[in-house]
Order: sequence, then structure tokens, then C-alpha cells
Amino acid sequence: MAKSPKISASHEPGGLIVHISGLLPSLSPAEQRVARLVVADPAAAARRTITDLATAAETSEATVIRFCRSVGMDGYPQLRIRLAAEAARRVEPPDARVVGGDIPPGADLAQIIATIAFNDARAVEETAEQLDPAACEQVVEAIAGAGRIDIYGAGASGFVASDFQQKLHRIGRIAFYFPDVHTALTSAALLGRGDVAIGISHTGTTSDVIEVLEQARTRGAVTVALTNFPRSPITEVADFVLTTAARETTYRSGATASRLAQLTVVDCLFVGVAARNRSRARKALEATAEAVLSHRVGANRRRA
Amino acid sequence: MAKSPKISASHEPGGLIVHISGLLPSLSPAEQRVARLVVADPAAAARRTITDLATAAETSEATVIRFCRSVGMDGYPQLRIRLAAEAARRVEPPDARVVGGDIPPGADLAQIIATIAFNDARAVEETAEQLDPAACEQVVEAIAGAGRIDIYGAGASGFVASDFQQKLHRIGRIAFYFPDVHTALTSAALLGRGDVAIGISHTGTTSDVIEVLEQARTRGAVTVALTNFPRSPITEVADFVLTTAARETTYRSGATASRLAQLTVVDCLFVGVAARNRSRARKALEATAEAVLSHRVGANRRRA
DNA sequence: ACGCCTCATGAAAGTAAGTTTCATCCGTGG
DNA sequence: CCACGGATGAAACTTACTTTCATGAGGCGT
Repeated sequence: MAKSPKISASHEPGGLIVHISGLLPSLSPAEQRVARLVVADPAAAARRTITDLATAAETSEATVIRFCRSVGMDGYPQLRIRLAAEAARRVEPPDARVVGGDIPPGADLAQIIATIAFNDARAVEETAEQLDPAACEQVVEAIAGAGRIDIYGAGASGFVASDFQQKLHRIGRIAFYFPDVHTALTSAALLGRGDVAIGISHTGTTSDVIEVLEQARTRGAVTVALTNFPRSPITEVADFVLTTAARETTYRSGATASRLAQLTVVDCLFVGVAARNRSRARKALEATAEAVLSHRVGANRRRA
Repeated sequence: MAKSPKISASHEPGGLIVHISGLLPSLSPAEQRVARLVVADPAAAARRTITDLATAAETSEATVIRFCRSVGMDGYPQLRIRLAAEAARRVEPPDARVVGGDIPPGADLAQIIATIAFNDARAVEETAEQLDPAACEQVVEAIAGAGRIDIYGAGASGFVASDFQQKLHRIGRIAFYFPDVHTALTSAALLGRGDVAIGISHTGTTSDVIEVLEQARTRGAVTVALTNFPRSPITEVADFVLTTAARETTYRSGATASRLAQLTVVDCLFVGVAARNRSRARKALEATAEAVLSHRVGANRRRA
């Protein structure tokens, strides 16, 4: 039989591990067990034979193979060498820090700070690495040429949406953000060809956002999804999918790392759009900065 | 018969490739052919199957195995993953990212992404490094014991303030954020001993925020400033000063990195507060997460 | 509630990869 | 000319990997 059709999965240059953890929720339970082992210690996994790994994950070899295919590999040997390469690249001292994990109960604040910063920084870096420049380019182009840009997001992602809106607005793009679903739906219904709708949802399962994005799409707008999970429902209603790479999936820290990752992507898009017309953007930024000047008190000074 | 004595081969820390080329002359002719292929392109070799490699070296699989043993490997698979790792490590593109600088005019999106991510990640890390755990501890304590927490911020910092408010609210602390100065002033006037007021301003010169914080202070509340500049005006009205360490000072990218740094600090405080009463915080988080469950659509699944 | 369908899963069969064995070949020195 | 020893590949063998298929659980429409 021919190659399986496969879902894109094509783009995971930044990191196989990141890629895998992104797809984690889209995997079946047994495959997830395998995935977790692999993510937890890629180097060790690379050393194992398929039977070994299957046993460790309490499943069969068949499932391991299925897992390989699910993450875009041809088979186990390929996964193995990719993992080995990956593990080698991240010479990063694994350190005592809990990567992506929970904060240990007895931790003092210094530890907490270190752990959080580590995870946050990591999310930003890994997000950038796996971000597909080509997809970004297209999104930037769409935004730059859009008649109007609607940005949707609920809860924590709402902040990001709002932030994005503000940024675009500051460089003279016509952008909107709606905290309310009804208003958002109304707005989406008024979109048309040449407009852009951007939906932000970390999990990719926020029905409100999906619904609105779908509406926008049926009206002919270009739809963009920003999510951590490349196979989540929101991607089905999006023309372009941009993914973040935050490992945290628990509610633990209120999804801060994921938010930072989202903001990073937003920044990239923003700068990309601004770069399309530097002088105009610069002028707009200066004007807006000036506008708030009267709300600033005298410069930074040494105090008595 | 026992294992062949073989050349030491025990230790090859510097690099497998180097090691192999070192003992190349001690190998038999057929093995040398294999070795040369491997040294010439380790990555390619790692991708080949043993039969493949044997054919390419115009020899038999048996010889390849012998070669593996000669260089100290257990067998072909082990050689393979070692080669993959080796190849990955030596690719390491040190790259010339623009550190802290502006985006060069002609930059393509990939460069933009790399630059932004680098600066963002840096801001997060450096902020964490210079953050004073003792000061944080005191702030955490104040928040944990506060009757009420007011959070102020304008513009971009307003998002952070709002985010913080939401976070604290989710773990059951009574926290407020006011987008409007007047409302904020009113609220500050009602604060008293045992309450906490937090002012967020990147530049530390936002008069609105300073004014409100001052009001709060005169009412007896504990005041906290979160700013990038330890000697800015806002610090004069704050009992505790927490600083971020974002390099960007220009309006260039709309205060990107600084926002991430602020969020990181907020996250640290949040986790610190939550850690004070894990079970309660956890319960609250679970409850709030559950509350939005009905707004989530079916899990991530493979689509057709 | 019922049956139907889809999907996840592992057992087992099948195939390919890796490893060992062994006979051969070739050069060397008696 | 005949041992002898090392190098080598063919083939047997073993292990690892892959595919197929039957089963059973869970969801969905009737």
C-alpha cells in the first residue's frame, strides 16, 4: 500500500520533542504513554529497542509503530535516530529544575522563580524554533493587506487577543477585539473577502472562538488559528495555523508559559507587519507614544 | 572463543568521528572503506541500513559489523544513533542574532522571529536572575494576607495588571483591576491597613499609576511597584519594588519583551501565593477550570 | 435499549535488518 | 608443495521491525 496520507506534520524543524508534545493530546491513550516516555528522556528512548519501549509504555510494538507514524516518522528506526540527534543537540544541562513539571511542594521562592523562568524562557524559544516562517509570512501578508482584522480569544487568550489588537491598531491597521461572543459573532458576520480573522485558543478547543472563526470563514475572510495543539478542532476552521510550544498543559500556573508563547508569536506577526512599511509604522508608533507623554512624569532620576 | 581483544577503543570523548579517523589505519581494507564513508558523512551514514552501507562500501554486512566492533560499538544500531547524535551536535549554527538590537531593515521573517524570541527569552531569564527572592517573599506574604488587592496599570502594563488580577481571583484572593484612573483612585481611597496595592509601569513614569499608588499608600496599604527602572518615580511611592530586566527601551516593538518580563514576575508572585495554600489553590483552580469545560469542544483528535 | 459503527489495541504472522558461522581465498613462511 | 593465519563474503540464523487481523470498548443513531 502507498504512503499513508498523513496530516501535514511536515514542519517540525525546531524540535522533534516540541513537535511531539504538541501532538500529544491528539494521540490515543496508548500512544500517549509512549509519547510521554519519549519526551521525558529522548536519549534513553533512542537507546531502546522497539520491544523495550513498548514494554516500558505497557503496550505493544504495534502501538509504538503507530506512534511513530502519528508524529510523522516512517518507522521506529527513523524515530530513533531523530531522537538521538535531538538529544545530542540539547546539551543543555538538564539541571535540577523541573522541566515543564509542577513546582515541588517544599520549594522556596528562589526555586519557584528559577523554575518558572526556565519554563517560560523555554516556551518562548521552542515556540520560535518550531514556528513556520512561511506560514507566518502568509499571515503577515494577509494582515498587511486586510481591510479589517478581527481577533478573537477567550479567557487568558483574550488578553493576548486584546494585546494584538492594540498593537495592530498602533501601527494604523484596523483591528478589533471582542471580549463578548455575541458581539464577536456579529462582527464576524460582517467580514468578507480580504478581511482577516484570527482566533486564539491555547487548547484549540474553545467552542466560542471556533464558532466565531467558522462564521468568519464562511463569510470569506482569511482565518488564522493560534494554538498549542496542531490537531485541535480550531485548526479545522483555519486557513493558517500557527502553533505555540508550551509544554505545560495543566492549569497549574494559569497557563503563563503558554501565554508568553502566544505573545511571542503575536510579536513576530506584529513586527512582520510593521516591517512591511517601516516608515509608516514608525511614524504611527511615534505618534502614539507621544500621545501618552503628558501622562509621564519627569525622567528617571536618582532620588535623594 | 572469547571476544576479540581489539584496540582499546574504550574512550572516545572528543568525538566519535575523530576517534574513527584516528584508528582508520589500523583497520582492514574493507573496514577502511566503511570508515571513510562514515567519516565523510556521518549523518547520511546514520540514515542508512546496514545492507545499504555495506553495498556502498562494496563489502558485506559482516564487515560493517566488524567495523562497528573495531571502533568500540556493540553493533550497528548503536553506531547509528551515535552517528546521528554526533552529526546533530556538529551542525550547531552559532548564528548571528542581533542581540537586543533593532530588527535590521532587510530582515526576512525567519530572522525577525529568531531575534524576537532571543530577546524575549533573554528578558525572561535576566528578569528572574535579578529578581530579589526576599522582596518577592515579602510581597507574596502581603498578598497572601491581604484583605483586598488592587492592581493598577495603564496601556500595555494594563494587560499585565489585568492578568494578575484574574490569576489572583482564580485562587480565591480578592483582587481588582481598574482600567480607568478615576475608578482606580476611588478604590485606592478605600484601601486600608492590611490591603495591598500593586502598580505596574514599565518606565516607572506613568503618572496615573503613580498617583493611584500614592493614594493607596497614604491610606495605609502596602504598596508594590513593578517596573523596569529601579530609580524611576514610581519607586518613591512603593514599599516594595520589583524590577524587570528587559533591555528594550525604545517603543520599537511596542514594549514586547518588557511585557513578557512583567508576566514572568507576576507568575512568580502568583505561584508563590498559591503555594502558600496548595490544596485550597488547587481546588480553586480545578473549580474554575471545570467552569469553562462546557465551552470546550471534543478533545484533540485526528481528523479525516 | 438496541444494534451498528468506528476506533483503539495487541496477538500473531510476516518481512526486513542485523548478527553469527563458516568455508573460501590469498598471501606467507616453512 | 603444504600448512597457517588473517580477511572476506555467502548463507544461516536471530532479533528487530512491520503488517495484518480479530477483538472489544465506546459512541451514535434508531
